[in-house]
Amino acid sequence: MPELPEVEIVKQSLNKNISSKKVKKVIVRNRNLRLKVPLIFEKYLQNRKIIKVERFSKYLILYLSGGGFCLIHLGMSGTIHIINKKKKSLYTNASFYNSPLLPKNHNHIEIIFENLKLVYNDPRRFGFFQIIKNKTDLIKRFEKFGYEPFDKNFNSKYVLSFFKGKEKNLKKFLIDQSFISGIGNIYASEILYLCKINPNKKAKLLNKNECDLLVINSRKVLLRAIRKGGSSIKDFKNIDGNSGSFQDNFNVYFREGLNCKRDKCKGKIKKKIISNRSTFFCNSCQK
DNA sequence: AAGAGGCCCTGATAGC
DNA sequence: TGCTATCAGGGCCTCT
Repeated sequence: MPELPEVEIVKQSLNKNISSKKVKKVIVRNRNLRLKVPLIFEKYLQNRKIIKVERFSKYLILYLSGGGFCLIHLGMSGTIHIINKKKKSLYTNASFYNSPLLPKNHNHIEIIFENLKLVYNDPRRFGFFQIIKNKTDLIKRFEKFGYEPFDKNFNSKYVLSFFKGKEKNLKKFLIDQSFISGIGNIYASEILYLCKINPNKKAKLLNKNECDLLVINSRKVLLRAIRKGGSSIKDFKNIDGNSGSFQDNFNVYFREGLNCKRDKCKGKIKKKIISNRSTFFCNSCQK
């Protein structure tokens, strides 16, 4: 599910809800996530304050009082629900579920605060929680990651040198977190459509102009998605109870067999499995 | 070193 | 209706 824009929306929601709040209690109902939830997890969080919530790539970073961090990755199906105890009414935020209520199953972790609690739900259990004890370890955790799209170091010079001699196709690099951080399967297709570049094109064949396009359009697509509140294939809700709507702006994703949206293009949107993931592109204008 | 492919899981949907 | 097969937005691991 969640790529950079969706995780950004979740981050904003969490900051509104839990920053500066103190953790009263933690309940882990199932430790078997993508990574085993460490045994120290509950005790480590208890009585610490959430100073703020940041995001790097598709990771949420909870800054804890005392200098530690809690990383959260939502995997494919992870959702975070905030439940307000005082009002006794459940409401969700940052959820990809189509119900405003908490799902019945797969509520693996609860972080309980004074008047509300955070519930982590994840049917496929590809998400995970990690404790990072200090800033040095945090930096180390992300040292193998590529720049984020908005980083000024992510520019055509970087892209061109990274692609030198690379035989792999472009699509694969866009979802490769060691090249660029935060792009996933949906936005990779959307970005390449805006660039008018075929996802199957070998990376080494890109010229400087095309590298520029890649940089500009990566930023453009992700920024638009954030502004629209993320994409919801299921009914994504943000903190205000609004659904994200970027899926209505998809140019290629989920549009197999439909006409290309470009004015003078007579092409059709094709779906093809590229590097084991479905990839959507126009068979005419993406060269 | 780089690239291809498999695997971790459950649930929704398509096809028979 | 009820079965089975396929696919899903991520990332890590192994093998060649």
